[in-house]
Amino acid sequence: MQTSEDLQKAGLKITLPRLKVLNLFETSANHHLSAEDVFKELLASGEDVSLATVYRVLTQFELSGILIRHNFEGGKSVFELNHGGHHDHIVCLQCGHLEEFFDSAIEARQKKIAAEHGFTIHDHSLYIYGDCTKDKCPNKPAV
Amino acid sequence: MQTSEDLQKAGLKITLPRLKVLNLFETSANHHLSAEDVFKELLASGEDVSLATVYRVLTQFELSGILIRHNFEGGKSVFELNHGGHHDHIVCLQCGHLEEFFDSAIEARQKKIAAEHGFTIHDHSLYIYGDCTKDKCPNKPAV
DNA sequence: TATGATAATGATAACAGTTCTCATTCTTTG
DNA sequence: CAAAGAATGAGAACTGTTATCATTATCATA
Repeated sequence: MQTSEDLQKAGLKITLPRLKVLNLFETSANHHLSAEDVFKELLASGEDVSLATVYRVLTQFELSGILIRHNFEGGKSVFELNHGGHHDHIVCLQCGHLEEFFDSAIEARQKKIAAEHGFTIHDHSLYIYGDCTKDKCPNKPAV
Repeated sequence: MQTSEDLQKAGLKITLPRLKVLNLFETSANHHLSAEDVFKELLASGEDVSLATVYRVLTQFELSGILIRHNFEGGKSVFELNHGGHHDHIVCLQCGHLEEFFDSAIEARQKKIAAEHGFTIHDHSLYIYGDCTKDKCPNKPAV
């Protein structure tokens, strides 16, 4: 967990707020955090960082590839660490429970479709929405 | 195009604003419209409907299945007529050009994945983002 | 290690998209 | 055609996010 190296590689100066945010993503139980989540968790653990800085840092981290931004339904952006391995998400509409998956067949079809339409593929987002089985549905607050 | 029947089936009263919005979606060259698009196009064609009503009507139409709401990147919701046939979207990040596609292989894989994760699939959203080839890239305002 | 150029921060205002409030007006049913 | 209830318009309010700007911190260089 060489957090400060990550920052330097990204051309970002090493500052307390950035380290705090990065550390939060690396240690938090929830891997998917909104700006507000980050802000509140930092407040809760005694750190105090301005909300404006949280937004700035999240955007910078996204641009430098440290984080990935997701636009789930509901308007707000959600971020997660970019571990390099691309994956998509399946979300429970009842409890917000979220699982990740990767399917090479889908990935391949997407490339093919893009080509057929004369597009150079850049990125994609795939979210499956559903209901997870009752026993694994812990009724957590929705994402 | 029995618009008023659509409204009645949805349990909505037949009012001018609703008919105007529905008619706009059925006649507009652009099939994907944001609330602001709808508002502006109505103003431009002399109709005047309140922006609040546009939002209300769009939400009602979504709930009653007349329209489908999309959450593209960029924060704003975009709506299109629900013709029953599900499809996904491929969007040009340069010009906002948008094409629709349907791929049964992808659909099938999604069902399989949902089942593997113990989810009852409800819905999904797949957007492919890329650059369309120059000649078909008309540099329209981004979606 | 002190310095200064430059970048980052905090507080708050501003902004965009959307929803809410409430008094007025329209639909519809009888 | 009247009454009950729903829909509307205008604007306030709200949420998530970005911009502004004065202050403070970082870091390359001396």
